[in-house]
Amino acid sequence: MPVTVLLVDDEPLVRAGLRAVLEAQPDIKVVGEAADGAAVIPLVRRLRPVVVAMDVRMPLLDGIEATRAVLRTVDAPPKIVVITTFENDEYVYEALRAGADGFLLKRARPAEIVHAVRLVAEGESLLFPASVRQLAARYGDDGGNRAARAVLERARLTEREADVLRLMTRGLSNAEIAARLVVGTETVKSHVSAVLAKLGARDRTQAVITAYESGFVAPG
Amino acid sequence: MPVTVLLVDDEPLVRAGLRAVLEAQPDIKVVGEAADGAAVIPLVRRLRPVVVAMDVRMPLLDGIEATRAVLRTVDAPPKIVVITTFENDEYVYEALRAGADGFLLKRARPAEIVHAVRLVAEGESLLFPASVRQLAARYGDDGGNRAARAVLERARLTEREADVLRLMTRGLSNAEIAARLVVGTETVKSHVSAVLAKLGARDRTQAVITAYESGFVAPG
DNA sequence: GAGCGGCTCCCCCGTGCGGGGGAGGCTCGT
DNA sequence: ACGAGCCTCCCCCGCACGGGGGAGCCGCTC
Repeated sequence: MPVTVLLVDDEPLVRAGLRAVLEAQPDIKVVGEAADGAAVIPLVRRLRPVVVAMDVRMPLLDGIEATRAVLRTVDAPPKIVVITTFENDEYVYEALRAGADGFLLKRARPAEIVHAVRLVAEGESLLFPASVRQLAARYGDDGGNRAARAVLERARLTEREADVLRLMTRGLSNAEIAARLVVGTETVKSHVSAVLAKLGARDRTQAVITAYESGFVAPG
Repeated sequence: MPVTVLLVDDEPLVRAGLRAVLEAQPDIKVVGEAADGAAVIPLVRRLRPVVVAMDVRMPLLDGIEATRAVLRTVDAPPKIVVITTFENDEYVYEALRAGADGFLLKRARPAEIVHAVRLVAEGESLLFPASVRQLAARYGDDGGNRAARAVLERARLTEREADVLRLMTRGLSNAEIAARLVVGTETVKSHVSAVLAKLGARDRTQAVITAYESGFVAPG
């Protein structure tokens, strides 16, 4: 009785790689592929995979939203392993909060990928160790919990804070942002501080980085 | 007489993907894999592949340097296809200048990847069209050449400056960068100033934005 | 060997930034 | 009518940042 897996990634190359790695195992069977999050739900309904291996960054519907959607609309939902290229705490906790069972880096070794799929199939959760280490390093000594809280409060940017962050990502200074929004610089400073706190960023540079890494803004 | 290919990428997953895609062709044979640029030269000497599919970003020796090294030290060198994740990568032109014969995006469809390998094997060059279009759109109307020049002249960052910029894009302060590079903070400040001047950035935040927008670094 | 570019380090100096407080007005929902 | 949340503005304060200089060392080229 094989572990059936649905692959969701917008890059055919990555899908091919996952397929090659997983199909090499006698107890794992790739039963389908999807190129974006929007296609996941009907495929899950039809194929009923045990595990869904899902990329974070995808067109139409990203991995986080797709995870939420699957868990909300499908009964007896599959286990979900979220896969991404870069270690990024925002993704990790967004994904786990959305209900994902595991988190994997694309640079993981094939054996680790296989191991992750088997583990979540058995009902275990899994965090690829490197991610946890990074989180702990970034937020101090008591690791996960505090980091989780910091990140969890992040998603709640107010409209004004989002405006400010958006202008920050365009390289504007506080004074310039103030002029653009027609408010005082002190107001901008308040918003900036709030943004930094919510993003767990130390300064505006880190905030901008998080904005790019989280997809709040996109290059190009 | 099959086209023999050496795969060079630090992610086993991508290697597996390329292998799956290419081995599906009767006339293409993957004869070896390497996980970093440093391992390429001995492998090329031993395996004598017709084509090397090489990632840009790799530990130890990146794809550009590895390309240069292969072309400089191996006689009757293989054709080299450089592969990267993101379009609009300033490395594209570095790669072609280094002597690469083709440029490919990881998100390319399998058929395109196969086509690229066959093409360079026959001595043709290839630029994946989407990249040229994006570059042209950004830098003006007359297409590739001017865009290439713009990119190359835009930021002739020295190696050290590139190191510093890379760490800036990870949110590090000058002191942290200094510690990481094992130099004084004054040195870092010098490099940072040089980077800001070359990028036309007012502060580190703008530099990081430029780094993202130009593809110097890419979000996950 | 003179020159040049890159890496390293040093000085001074102004200021934008971010933390820590607080406070008033506004629109909500209950 | 009341509190909650948001937006707005204010204070003080320390510090990292970035500009403008300069300087010595190395390896390269001419």
